[in-house]
Amino acid sequence: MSALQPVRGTRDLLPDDSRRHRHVVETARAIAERYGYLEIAVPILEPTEVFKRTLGDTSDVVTKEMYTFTDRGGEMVTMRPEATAGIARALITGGLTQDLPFKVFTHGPMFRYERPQKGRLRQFHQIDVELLGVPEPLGDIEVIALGARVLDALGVRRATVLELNTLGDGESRNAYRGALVDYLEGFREKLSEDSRARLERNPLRILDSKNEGDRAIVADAPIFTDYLNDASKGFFATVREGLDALGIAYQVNPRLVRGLDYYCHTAFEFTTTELGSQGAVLAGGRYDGLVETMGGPSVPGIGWAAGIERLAMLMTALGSDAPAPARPIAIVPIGAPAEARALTLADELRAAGLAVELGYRGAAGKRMKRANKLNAGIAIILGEDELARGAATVRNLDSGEQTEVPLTALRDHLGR
RNA sequence: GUGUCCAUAGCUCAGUUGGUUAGAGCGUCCGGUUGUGGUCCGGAAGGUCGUCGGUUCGAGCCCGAUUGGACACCCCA
Repeated sequence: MSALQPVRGTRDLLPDDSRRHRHVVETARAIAERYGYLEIAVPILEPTEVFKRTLGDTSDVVTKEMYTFTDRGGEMVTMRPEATAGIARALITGGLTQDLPFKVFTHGPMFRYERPQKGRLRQFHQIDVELLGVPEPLGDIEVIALGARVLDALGVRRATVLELNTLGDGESRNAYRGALVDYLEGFREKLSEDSRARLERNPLRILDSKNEGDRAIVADAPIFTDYLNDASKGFFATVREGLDALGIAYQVNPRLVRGLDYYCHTAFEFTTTELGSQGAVLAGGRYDGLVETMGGPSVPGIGWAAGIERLAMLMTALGSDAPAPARPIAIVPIGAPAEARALTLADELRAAGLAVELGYRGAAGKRMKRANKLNAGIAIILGEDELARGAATVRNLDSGEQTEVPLTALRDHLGR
């Protein structure tokens, strides 16, 4: 217990946890495929530059949360803290910019060196959807709708609110940033320490500070909407109309900003109050400048990521669970000859697609206990008597009823 | 990185003002039932009290450090 502990902020996914994770992934993948997003996988390890260039030198993720090290060949590599940058890199290295749009679904572990707390781990898992090569707002609508449908399918959408905002295009954003900084500079001494630091690095983040003093100052700050140019306003209006048409409810939250530098236009977040302070369940936005920042051609993109642990927690909080595994059939041989036959019988039934448990040891009573504990629905009792008749006793473990069935008919009998 | 709380059997927890062989329930294993489970009954195994150091005649109980956990800040999925 003391000698070997898991690395801080990491967790074993034992069968019950794995089942829930798999359910989330499979549900998301199935829906994504209906929208034409095919599954891909990209490496967990990427050159550090991939994240540095794209997430921004000032973001917290890059400055203090990455697992970065020099490998044995002297290469600076990083364990991915998020999925988008790696996918953009794959798009460029694979020459896939010739075949747009690029619509993908992926999932897997992400790594961030943070202080663990509820809904936050150092190794956590995400499902992720990206749409590259579509500058039209229809792309934003599709991607958000896809996210909403995944939450619907998992039964958690009712516990979330879709918050929506626009960060405008680069021109709008720069204009607003300038106005905001000018305003906040006047209150520099009254801002919280954290926010004074943000003033230099990422002033937009001050907008959603939780500090009360900051909130009072921010209340009278310039509004983003006033600085949006017509193109940005039109883009946002189209996105909202699309969501309205699909009946996907949202709340415009002008203070919703993104932590990562590459976002523009649409920013959205499905949030919940069920998970303590880590309320973001599925979040994303548009990142038109990302691929170019990485040295590729100008390819617009939009996507989202959702935390699998958070989704699973939310499901649990709402009292729903992933489907239970299939109940196995237990084979209970009695005596050595029967045990030998049971081995081949198990093999035949498994080949026919049935889940079969063949105990490793013990008398009939022991094996029955074991069958019960495994939640078997049926026990096939194979004793010398039955064997002599070329049959087996099939016992329904719920009702206790049992009948003798010829071995040759067993498969069909169980397949009913 | 900051703050608060916490750390005793596989799990959930007791453990009195520091004082002889650290307890319970659940679970596990064995037996009652050598061809039949779920209930029930009997029994057993399993902790030296996260780790290291200190105070003391004596520490699971006090002090320090450290590791880990929980929650919040921060950040974010």
